[in-house]
Amino acid sequence: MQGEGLLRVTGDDGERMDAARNRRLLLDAAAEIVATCGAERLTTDAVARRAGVGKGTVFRRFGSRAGLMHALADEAGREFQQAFMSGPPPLGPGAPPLERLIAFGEASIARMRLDGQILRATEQQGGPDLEHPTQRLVRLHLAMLLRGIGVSDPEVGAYHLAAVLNAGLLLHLQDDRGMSGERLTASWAALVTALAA
Amino acid sequence: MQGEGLLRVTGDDGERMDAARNRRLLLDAAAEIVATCGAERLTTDAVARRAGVGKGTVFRRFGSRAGLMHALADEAGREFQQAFMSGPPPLGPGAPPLERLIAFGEASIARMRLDGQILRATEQQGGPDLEHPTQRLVRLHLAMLLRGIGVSDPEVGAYHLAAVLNAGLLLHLQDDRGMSGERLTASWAALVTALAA
DNA sequence: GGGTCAAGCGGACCACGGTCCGTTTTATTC
DNA sequence: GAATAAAACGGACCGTGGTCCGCTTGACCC
Repeated sequence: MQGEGLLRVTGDDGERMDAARNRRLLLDAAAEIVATCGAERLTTDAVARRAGVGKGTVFRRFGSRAGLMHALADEAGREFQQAFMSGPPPLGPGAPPLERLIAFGEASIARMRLDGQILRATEQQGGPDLEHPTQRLVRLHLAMLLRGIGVSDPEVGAYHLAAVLNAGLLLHLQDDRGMSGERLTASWAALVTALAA
Repeated sequence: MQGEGLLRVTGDDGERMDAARNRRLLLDAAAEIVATCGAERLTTDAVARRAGVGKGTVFRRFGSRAGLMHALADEAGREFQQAFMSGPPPLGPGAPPLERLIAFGEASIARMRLDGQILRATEQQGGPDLEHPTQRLVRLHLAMLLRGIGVSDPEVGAYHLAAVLNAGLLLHLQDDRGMSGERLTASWAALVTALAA
């Protein structure tokens, strides 16, 4: 039925079969390359070649190299996302806002070990996509917690905290400057605690 | 004299005459192009052509496009730098640390109007040069003020504050999200005031 | 002035991100 | 199954950042 005969809907979310297949092929190829050579060495040509598709397909599916990285990061971060939105406290709901903020920073910092490279790759070049859905979700969460501790402008505050937790900075401090995760976590805790007072 | 016959020193800072001349030509050409077309539209070819030198010279002098942008930003920011290091209070020395911190943020935000474009151009691509001399100087200053208000880890705190004041974020909030300078300034003031308490 | 040689120069060249457009696939309709 | 047209495909192509290397300049010494 559908009302109009011109509608072409097929895949789970309106994606044609070949399109969906190629998205998976590309994401898998990209993940392999990142695992093998590191995120910085990933080139769009290489991904396309490895996935066995044309280069144009990469850009059709993901818009840009950064878009591909974002998709990769979103897959890797889904678990984290669920943890802070509906997982157990103190990261998830149930704990007081300040504790959740501290836990959020701690988890973000710890997360860098695993997929910091990918996250950093999503940030650079053309400026971070501050309005990417995932980023917005993070800020929405932070803003809620900030509101919970009585900060006067939670929206801007969320941008501030997100900036403090950006992957480029965190990786730089840990890997290049040799700062321990504990030190960064402590500094973060001091920051948000001060905001709550 | 000089002790050794192999030393070739000429310009003010050990730069050969032609090299110094070309640096100026390139900086002037770059400034013109930024003023005409905007910082994003500046290409290394165009700068070289306009300056009447080869493209290789751009990279010999500045290392990369980002390096050229840094040099440009440093020229533009020299005034600001002197203002917070040795100018009149509350930005310069003489005022209490908290007031200086607030003034620093306010000045940084106001500065975006003028050379935010160039500053943003120095930040993107390959990740910000967090260890560029100018950045280090800013952080050194912030760390001193943070120490002055009793923050426990001023070094990391300075990285945090610098992240909050980065040009990409500030321009995004002002230009893309339509936030007023006053609002950003207020949020900054609340942040550093909280840290001081 | 003439010789010496590190420093500087220039532009051909390369790699990579991103675009374009003619061809192929796929879902749908009859 | 044949027809149809929207959607997707692929790879040649382009612009730009960055490198390389043979040639030139100019500071220093005599």
